[in-house]
Amino acid sequence: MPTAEFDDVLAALDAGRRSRRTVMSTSADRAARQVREEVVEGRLRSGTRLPEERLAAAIGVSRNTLREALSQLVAERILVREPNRGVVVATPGPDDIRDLYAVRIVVEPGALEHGPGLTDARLAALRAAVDEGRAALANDDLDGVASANQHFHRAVVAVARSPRLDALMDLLLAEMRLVFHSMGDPGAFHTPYLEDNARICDLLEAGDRDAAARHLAGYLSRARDHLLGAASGRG
Amino acid sequence: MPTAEFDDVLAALDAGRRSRRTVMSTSADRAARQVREEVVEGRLRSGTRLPEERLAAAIGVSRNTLREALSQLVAERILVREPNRGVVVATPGPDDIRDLYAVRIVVEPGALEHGPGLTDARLAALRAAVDEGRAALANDDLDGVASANQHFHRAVVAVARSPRLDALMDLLLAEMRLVFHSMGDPGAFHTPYLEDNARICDLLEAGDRDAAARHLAGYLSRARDHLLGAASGRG
DNA sequence: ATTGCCGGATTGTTCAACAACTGCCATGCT
DNA sequence: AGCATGGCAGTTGTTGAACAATCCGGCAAT
Repeated sequence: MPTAEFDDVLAALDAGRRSRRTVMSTSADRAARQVREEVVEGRLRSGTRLPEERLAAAIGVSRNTLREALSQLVAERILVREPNRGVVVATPGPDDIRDLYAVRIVVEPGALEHGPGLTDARLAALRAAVDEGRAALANDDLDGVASANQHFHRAVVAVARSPRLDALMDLLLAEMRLVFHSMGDPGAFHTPYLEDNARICDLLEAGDRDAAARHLAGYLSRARDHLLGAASGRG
Repeated sequence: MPTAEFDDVLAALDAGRRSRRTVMSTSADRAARQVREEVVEGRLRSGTRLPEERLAAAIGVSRNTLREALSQLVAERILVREPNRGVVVATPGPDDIRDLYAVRIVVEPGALEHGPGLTDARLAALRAAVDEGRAALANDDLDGVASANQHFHRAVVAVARSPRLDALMDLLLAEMRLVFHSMGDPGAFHTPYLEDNARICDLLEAGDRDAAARHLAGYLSRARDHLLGAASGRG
């Protein structure tokens, strides 16, 4: 009896079952993911209404199931529910931008300064995000720059080694993408901050976490004002 | 034509309509609120399963509607969904405690240090929470002490003047209550920290925000270890 | 131009149903 | 006795249809 092999297979199957369960999850989650994707990718623009019946048919789930998905996205502030009128893609205003940056200015520098997970691997991830952004810029790939920027900030928060903060940051970044889309993001918005990211990397590699955190806080409030100016100009 | 007055009335009515809509909200939200209340008040204890049919009947709402409510609470991490087995009241473990405090250690001192809303009114609210806690302690009202402590930390985050951070803190505090209940909270847990809260108030009133933030961070990590010790002892 | 009203469309909510899955018990086999 | 098999009841995941309440647009009437 090759018990060892057999137990391995058993464990593998169990892992497969578990992951399939959490990956596939319920169809409500899948529907939520699909709609979220459409929104953050900008294919569903701010203010567009999402009629339940048609959307449910399009995704291929029941209206009840879709409602569960929509409720979740409303909780994430990606959609807004107007009672008796349905859900629409949120249109973040100046207050939202201020609030988003208020959270980021508390969370991101805090993670850099006090996070217990500033390992070599995570430093490398930060540096990689910077390189990714530079490479994208060299290719005139503005979407790539924006994407790399998100990777950078996600990596910043990862230093806190907190699943809850990671999840929070994902929500914030999704909302940020909505902000950019809702103001017809040229995508060029992020390029000036690439060098700030690089500087933060330098400071961290030099071991000066306080300075890195301060630089990040300052750069975030600069970016907020930059964004607010652009929003009032266009929005 | 008193247009100015009229417009004021108009705006007031509009605000009323908006608030009534969000206050009454849907019955799914009401159901979620009821279940959440039962959980954070400790009447539904960790690990108890919540069969959809009976619960729906008890609340007086359809099973579909209840499912929307439960999904929301699962997203808040107050309940856990076990696929095909239903939802149960979450039982936070040591990892959850560590994570909760990781978030708090980033958010709360950050709010004290950098929050733009440290007005006299908010300082008074902090001081009031301290007084409330002392009064409760004098009355041997341990629940009152715990409640006052929550008020204090909510007031701390309020300094950031960020609706999103306020909402986040509410979630964290709800989870904290679940932690305390799940380890048979004696309620006495909070009393040693009353004086820390008072000290933080003193420092803030003296204008030393940095020191206040540092003290809060230190006290939070002390509380975390205290709690982890108690949890491994009993849990 | 404002008001009042009606019809179409959509949401909020319920009910009933069914397949898939879980846990458990009893059956049967060794 | 001990163990696997299979069936059985109970729950969940999901669907479809229904209905009142509400909202929007237009149309008529004043």
